[in-house]
Amino acid sequence: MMKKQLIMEKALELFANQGIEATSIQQITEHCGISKGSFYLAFKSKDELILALIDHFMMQITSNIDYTVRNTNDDKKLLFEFYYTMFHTFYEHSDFAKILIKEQVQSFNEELIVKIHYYNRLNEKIILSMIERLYGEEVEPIKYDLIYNIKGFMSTYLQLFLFYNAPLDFDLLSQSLVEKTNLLARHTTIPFFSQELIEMINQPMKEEVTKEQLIEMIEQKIEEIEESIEKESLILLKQQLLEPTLVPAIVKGLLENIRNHPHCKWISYLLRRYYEF
Amino acid sequence: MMKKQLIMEKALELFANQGIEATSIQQITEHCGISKGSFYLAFKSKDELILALIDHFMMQITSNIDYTVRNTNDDKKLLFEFYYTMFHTFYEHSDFAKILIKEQVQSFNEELIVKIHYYNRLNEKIILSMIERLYGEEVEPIKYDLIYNIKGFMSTYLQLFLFYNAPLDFDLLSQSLVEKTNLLARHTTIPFFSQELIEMINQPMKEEVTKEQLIEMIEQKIEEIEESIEKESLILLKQQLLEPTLVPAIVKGLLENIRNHPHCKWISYLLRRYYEF
DNA sequence: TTGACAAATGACTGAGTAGTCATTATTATA
DNA sequence: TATAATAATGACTACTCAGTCATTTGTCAA
Repeated sequence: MMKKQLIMEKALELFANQGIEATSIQQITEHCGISKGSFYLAFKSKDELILALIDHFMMQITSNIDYTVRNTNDDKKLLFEFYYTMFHTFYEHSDFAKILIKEQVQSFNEELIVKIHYYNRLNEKIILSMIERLYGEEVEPIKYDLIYNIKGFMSTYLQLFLFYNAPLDFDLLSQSLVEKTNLLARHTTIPFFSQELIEMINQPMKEEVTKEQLIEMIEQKIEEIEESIEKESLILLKQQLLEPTLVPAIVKGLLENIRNHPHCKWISYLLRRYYEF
Repeated sequence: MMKKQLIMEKALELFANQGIEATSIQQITEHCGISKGSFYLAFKSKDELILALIDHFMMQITSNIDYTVRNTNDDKKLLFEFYYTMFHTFYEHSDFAKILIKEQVQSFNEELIVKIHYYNRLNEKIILSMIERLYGEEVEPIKYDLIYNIKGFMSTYLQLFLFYNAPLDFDLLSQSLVEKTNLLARHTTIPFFSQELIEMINQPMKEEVTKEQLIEMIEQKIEEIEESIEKESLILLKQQLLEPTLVPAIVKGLLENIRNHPHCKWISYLLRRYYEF
């Protein structure tokens, strides 16, 4: 569906510049060169468009960062790669990042809040796994403090380059944050977050996706995209889910094939989690 | 003017719960039990109300924090007192803090952005003076990084207790942040902020207030408040500005008198800066 | 060329908005 | 008590918005 993508693209530009609330459907359709009726053929409502945008970009961003963390073998480089990928990915999707920060705490839509929380939790999980891998048992009492400090660094510096559009040196920034993170991880002795507090904050996580849901999602994607290596890979991965016959190396290779297709990033992320690669 | 205060109070509640954009004048007047016309007798527009709210609370919060920093003599306690006062003050004004965070990056009103930036700059100055006092020359190359890290800690943990309304232990939290801040101040070696970058980000600061402006503001306040120690103190402070006759100790005492009057916090802050106490 | 189906249109509806102003109520003064 | 001055009211205007639907336009097979 070309129309949906066009609308999402053009709407994103307007949302980033004026805010979601301040952008009317009229403006969006004019900016697209289509009629109002056409818009409502593609999306049931303005809310549905917003949710689609959140999903589309958060899937890409989350899976990008997750991929980096899972596939950086050198522990010495891990933190740097994490920060660098994070900043780089958000920079690539600046318009989206802007609306994400702007509307993050805005509460006009319950479903939107739930969705953003969901992705927040996923990102916290990724950060936690990184912390545990890097620092192991020694940071156990302060690991939640660390998560929040890392997220704090992220949002502070993200705001900086999103709203001042200063041409920042991501390499230096990431180096600097690696140093700070290591300092906090190795020398913090006063934890603030208790297990209790964390449980209070985190509502129960949305249930994991099932194999059946994965298959359904893959089928949908197969119909969406044209003939290509990616499509073939998806078909093989679907068969593998229905009846495991391939060795892990092949499965991992297939995942690698679809990893960079913009429509497959999410599937690729879910499958990596499913197979625990 | 009683009416203005009533409207500001009730509007704040609605703004904090629903967001500014989503709250109509109708709702505000109903919540106050007054008519729509009455609202427009007190404020020229919705924007004017918003700006009044920002000023009223930011003046209190900024001057509170500034007072703490200036009047904590024991350097060992300074950072703790800073964090503690900051969290405590924002907690006292939770509703305002919520709308501040929500609308901070929202750009629907140029004047509002300018105002928030102005107070941001003031707070940065306070933090900078604290850093310079505590760590001196040794942190010169990383002092701007420190400012941003401290601000990052503030906003991260502020969001936490504002939006999860968890009953947080401010004492423990402040202790924990003191440790983190000291770690970063004493061991960071890779600065990210260059002088250049800072200059790019900071538009020229609004000019300092003049003596004449101060006198005018004091006169206004004198008319606003009823007979009291505070009023007498204001009258004496005004005379002191017109013709200095009192010794510093007395001036400082007079400032102390008005410090905790909700309407005088800002005057008190400006006078402290003027006399460099 | 025709006819059947699908895609696209934009005038229209109804709800809600900020801000106005002629009228009414209240208070202060003589 | 009578009169002037001030404060408060809410119906009203002019506008914007999300969402609908009868109508038109485009497409493709027979």
